[in-house]
Amino acid sequence: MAHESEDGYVPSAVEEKWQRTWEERGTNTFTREQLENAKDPFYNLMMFPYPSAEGLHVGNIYAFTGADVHGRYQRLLGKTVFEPIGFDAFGIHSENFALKVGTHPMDLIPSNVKNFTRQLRRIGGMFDWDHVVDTTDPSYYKWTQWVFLQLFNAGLAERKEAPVNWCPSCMTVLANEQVIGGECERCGTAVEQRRIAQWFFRITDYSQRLLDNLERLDWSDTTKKAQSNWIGRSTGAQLHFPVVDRDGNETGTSVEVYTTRPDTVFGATYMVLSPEHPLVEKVTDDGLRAPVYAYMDTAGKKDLVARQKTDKTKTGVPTGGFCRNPATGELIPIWIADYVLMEYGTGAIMAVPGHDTRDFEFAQAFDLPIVRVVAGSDDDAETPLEEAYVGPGRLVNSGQFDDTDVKESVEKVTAWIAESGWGDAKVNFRLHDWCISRQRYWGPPIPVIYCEACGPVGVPEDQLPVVLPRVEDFKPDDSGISPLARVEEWYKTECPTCGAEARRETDVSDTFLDSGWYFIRYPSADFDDCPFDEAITKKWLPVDTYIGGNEHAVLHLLYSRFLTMVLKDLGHLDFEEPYNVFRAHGLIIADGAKMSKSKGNVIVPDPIIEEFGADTFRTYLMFLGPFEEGGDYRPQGIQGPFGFLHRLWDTVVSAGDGHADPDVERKVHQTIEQVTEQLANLGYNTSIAAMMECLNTIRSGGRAASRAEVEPLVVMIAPFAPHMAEELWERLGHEGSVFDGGNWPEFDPAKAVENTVAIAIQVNGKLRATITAAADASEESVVGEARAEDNVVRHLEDKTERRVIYVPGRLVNFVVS
RNA sequence: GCCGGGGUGGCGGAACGGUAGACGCGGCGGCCUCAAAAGCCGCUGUCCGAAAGGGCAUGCGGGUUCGAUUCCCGCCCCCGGCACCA
Repeated sequence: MAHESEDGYVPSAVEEKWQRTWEERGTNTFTREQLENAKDPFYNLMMFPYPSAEGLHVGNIYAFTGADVHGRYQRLLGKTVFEPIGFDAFGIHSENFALKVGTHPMDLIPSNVKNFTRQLRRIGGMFDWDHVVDTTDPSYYKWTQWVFLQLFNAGLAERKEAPVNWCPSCMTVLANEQVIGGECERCGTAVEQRRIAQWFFRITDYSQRLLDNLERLDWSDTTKKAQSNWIGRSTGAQLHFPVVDRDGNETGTSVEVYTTRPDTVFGATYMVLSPEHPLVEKVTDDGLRAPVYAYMDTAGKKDLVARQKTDKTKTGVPTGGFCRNPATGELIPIWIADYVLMEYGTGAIMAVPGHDTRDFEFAQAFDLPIVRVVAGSDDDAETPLEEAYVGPGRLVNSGQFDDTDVKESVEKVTAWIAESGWGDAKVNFRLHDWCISRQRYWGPPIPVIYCEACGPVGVPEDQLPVVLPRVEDFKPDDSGISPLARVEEWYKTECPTCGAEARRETDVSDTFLDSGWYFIRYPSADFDDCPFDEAITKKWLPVDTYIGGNEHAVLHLLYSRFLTMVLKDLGHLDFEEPYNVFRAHGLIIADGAKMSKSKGNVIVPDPIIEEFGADTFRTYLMFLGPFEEGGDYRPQGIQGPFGFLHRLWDTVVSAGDGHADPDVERKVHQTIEQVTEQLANLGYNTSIAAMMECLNTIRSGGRAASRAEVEPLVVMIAPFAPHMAEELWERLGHEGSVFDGGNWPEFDPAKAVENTVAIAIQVNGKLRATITAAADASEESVVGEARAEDNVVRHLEDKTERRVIYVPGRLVNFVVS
């Protein structure tokens, strides 16, 4: 049931007409020449969707609409706006769904893409359908493989054995991002750890640069913060503690540790190695091998996840070995414990139980000595510690550093350590190298060939793409090996270097590699002889505004920054930051929770669009809350924007000639000022409110409007209700699209000034009256008038006036006592 | 525990340190109608008061200020992310 009013506004007809017209006229699409010669180019990017079988839900539409409004606004300002869209269609998600329904992904994806395309057209997005990118198309992933080869040839891709997340129920490897709180995102089974040889990108080589550049990016603060936390820079020192034998003689080996508190080194009373640490074997006393190996064995079976699940209860065993604390000269025992992670720092720590909560717990559990080396203001050096003390204070029991303030001590102690030659200052990052291998089927094959003689060889560029073969049995199994390894005729090949019999890499790459560079491909999507054209890339990149979900703050956004830096360093690009501006949109909340399939609160947009039209739906979504914060989706709420658009239509189609009324014109110009400013900052809800207010003024008292009054409103509503705006623009007698020619109304400050203003009159800050005064009235006359108000007189009686505060055009405040 | 973001009417939300609650939803009353829907008009934070007017109100407690939703200090609660990172 569609709402059609008698005023002639039939949303479905108007929308159908303009979607057809845009397509026929090529309003939103560009030819290669147009892209090359565009004036004032503006690249408006949004995160391309994964084309699920369910289609886009209201949350997705919300994100795309908000980004589309921004693009349309920029275009109305006169810019040439390129707004591409594509499909991120590879990955475990699609593959799992394909397995579930028993349809091959190669058959499934095209029909999903078709459905997404229909929805995205229906909602009225300003997409350039001539530059669509589909990551599963060999003409795209040919260049994804090319990107891999750039890193491979530059030594930034390396193959090494590493632990991966293994879901024993799904029998597959999972990406870190598919592990939620230690469990498989899909089935909730606890994830195990396995060691498999993987390809890694050396993103850690770029840690400092990725961090430093953040400062000059115009991104949402939350996103920048999340990213810098993820990179996790910390400063401290790396020290080596010599390993000693039974008699206290140095053995020539030492344990390297990283600490952020080198100043507490005098309090290091034992050492802890991660169970995986290479030195464990060496330092373990013969008599203790059995328990040590047993512990390594249990710890090895637990992954990071299971280790966390132990409620942080500390476990560990002594190795029987000892180090000398180079600061105190004392012998301290070496333990192994799984609270020390091989992945961070050196995989070993000096334990300072007095001043580290974890070490304190461990020392208590195993009765290890706890020494105080920092004293707070109320403590003395001998006060026994009941918990780790991490506050401010001065060093104690620390030799020549006694009484040094902790704040200064880090630097001083580090300098002393460096002089003494057993360590130095060191910066550490928590960022790890990016594992891009997936032992799955549905992804681009990693373009590497293994040859007995030549080792891993990159597939030569002229042999790309390495096409993913159609395999009917693509189910993963417990072997930890990709299903492609079952396809002998595919993986058997010749070494490109020596021609000997060789074997293809059978893993595919992470979907984040697909999405790591798609924005570079878009403008060059129609080039098949290169990943991106030099001139067009120079013209259009980097991206002007990127709008998307904050869930990608540390994944996609970090990876694509890294790849852009690499491509720049290799001479392929002349910029190193891909997105000048990034804004994270908020989330749509339904029934008190984020809209998601698992919560069962997903709202399907199609019937709503059917009933109210895309324009009303778009306007409602943008009105329900601040775009960057999201808001509650309430079905009733759509009535407001629905009525507003209908009234706007009525007003415009029945508007007469004639001049604008000065009072109305003032309101219109105030609205232009407000909306222009707010739209630039994605203030969509308040912009719409301002336009509603303006229309209320135009219509007040049932007066007839003139075209001069309503025309600015037609243009300003266009980003939200593009179809209706086009139709009204045409009916107002204009040729062509409202979006062409920079039709944004110009704000005239002279027309917006009020000649009278309401002045609040306060006594001691409390409102006692309101008066109307001429805008140019003098302070004297305003204060005089204020003083004459009955209610003010009453409150001034029997009081002594101390001061009068006068804020021109706003208020008068009498301060009395 | 750490890092973000928030607590404002019945609800979603507005407010350069300056009349708190714009705009909208819902509710109430009215017009139109045989009736309903749609549309239109008015009212709508709360308490006292016939009214004029006054008191109380932006999570809680302090502070700065002529004036605080806004700035500062100390708490409480909610949402999101990270989490044995040495």
